Amino acid sequence: MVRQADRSARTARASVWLADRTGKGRRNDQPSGLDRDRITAVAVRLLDAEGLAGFSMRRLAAELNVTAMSVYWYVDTKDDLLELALDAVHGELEPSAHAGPGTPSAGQGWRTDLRALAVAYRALLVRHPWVSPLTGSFLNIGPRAVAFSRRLREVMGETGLESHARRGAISSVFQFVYGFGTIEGHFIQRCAAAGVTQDEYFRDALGSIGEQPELAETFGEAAGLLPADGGDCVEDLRERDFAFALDVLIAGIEAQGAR
Amino acid sequence: MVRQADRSARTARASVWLADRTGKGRRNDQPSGLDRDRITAVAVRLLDAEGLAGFSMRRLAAELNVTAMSVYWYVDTKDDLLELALDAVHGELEPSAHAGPGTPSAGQGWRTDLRALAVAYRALLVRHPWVSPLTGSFLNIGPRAVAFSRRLREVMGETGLESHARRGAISSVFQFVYGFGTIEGHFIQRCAAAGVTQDEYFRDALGSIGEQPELAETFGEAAGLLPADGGDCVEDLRERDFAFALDVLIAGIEAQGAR
DNA sequence: ACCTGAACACCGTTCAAGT
DNA sequence: ACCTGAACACCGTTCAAGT
Repeated sequence: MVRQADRSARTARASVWLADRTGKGRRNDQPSGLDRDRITAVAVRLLDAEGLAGFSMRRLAAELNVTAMSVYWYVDTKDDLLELALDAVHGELEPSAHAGPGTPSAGQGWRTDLRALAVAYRALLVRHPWVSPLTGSFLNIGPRAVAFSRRLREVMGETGLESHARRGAISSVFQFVYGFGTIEGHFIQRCAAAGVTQDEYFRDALGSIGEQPELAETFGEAAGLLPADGGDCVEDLRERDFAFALDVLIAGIEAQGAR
Repeated sequence: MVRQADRSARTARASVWLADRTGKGRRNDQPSGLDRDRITAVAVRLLDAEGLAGFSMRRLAAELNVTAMSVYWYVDTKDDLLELALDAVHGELEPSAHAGPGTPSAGQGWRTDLRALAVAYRALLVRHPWVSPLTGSFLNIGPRAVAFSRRLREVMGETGLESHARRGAISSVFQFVYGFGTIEGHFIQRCAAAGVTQDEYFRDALGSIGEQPELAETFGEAAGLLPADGGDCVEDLRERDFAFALDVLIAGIEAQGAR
């Protein structure tokens, strides 16, 4: 008996993408309506709604109106399914996913393109806060993630930097966006869970620790959120921080000899 | 009866640090030798050894030669304990923690100091890979984390940039280091778990996906690890990427008007 | 080929009870 | 004040069995 998701392909396999290349994406003609794509799509919806900690194979099965173990016909482990979900949302980074008609995705010079990619990746991390921990713990070599990194490499090719410098430049920009989007996405999630606005949450947290003076002094600055000059709301400040940081990065890349 | 870890202080409390400020750090005179500090220290050791996924209150209690529920006298929840562990390892960022005698930690200009802080933070993330997901999901306002961010702010003050620009500069550097250290720490962890060197793991992964040409072409570059010019090992390449990215960031900060 | 039910070895946490 | 044991409501996953 050959299981559709065959776990004997490699021992200690590093990723779903390195195994069972046969017949897993077939048409959905099962009585239950089960399917790798459908399972993945529902998993994404559940992850968005409940978060990574709230996601379980049993909850997922219930959502699919199926027994917990049915899912295991299509995926070997929970981790494999998470990898599938992780790559699936990277499809949102494809140019066609968000650009309107007549919006060229390239050809305006690397600065514009790089900004666009950074903005899109940040949005992905904020839309799906569970993406960040999974990116940190899987290899993330699914087809859609790979397509994104190829586009990124193409854009950076326009700087004229040699390959070594290009790798460093890519790293500086995208590790930054990853870090930024991670913290931002989680903060937003926390506020939503507590049922308050970001400003309320922030003010509340600041107020609570006001008794410890040195904490109050540093806390906001540490998270990059302290409204030092009043007026602005948390979102505005964060927007300015992000824009400024991108300016820093682009100026830095120029200083390394980009044309 | 007032529990030592009193959970009634606030509902939906955002952090351990915003509650039970009374008598929790007392001397260890319990028969079992239990203690918040000792619990935290053993938790850190267990997290280092088994990873975040392998850590459980029951495993921890066993390590402490105590029943699972004893720990709950000292901490409210597993999350609270994780916050304590998270802040504890931030103590390794203190100047005294790693600098030898006669090694001034400041006063050589912000470029040198900023590099030192980035290097130390990266090392922390690599030494304790569980720090990254926790930083992403907690507020991280413990005293040691706060002390670190104050030092960072002080160093950036030397650039002469106004406060808004300073915030963006801090963000660009430390979100980058966070992203970089996260991926690096996890990759190292994976290799160790598989019992192979980083180069072996990398070569194996590349070989496995060689059948899918476009994957093989992009994969390494995406993770920032592909040895494009032979010769170098994975560690060397990563070291160069990190150094280059820091150069980019510092040049970018200078371009924004830092003195 | 696909799906189920019972079972195993775990979790975090509550609660009443011991000393 | 501190610690325990039993219990509750969960997990991921295996395995033998159904159709």
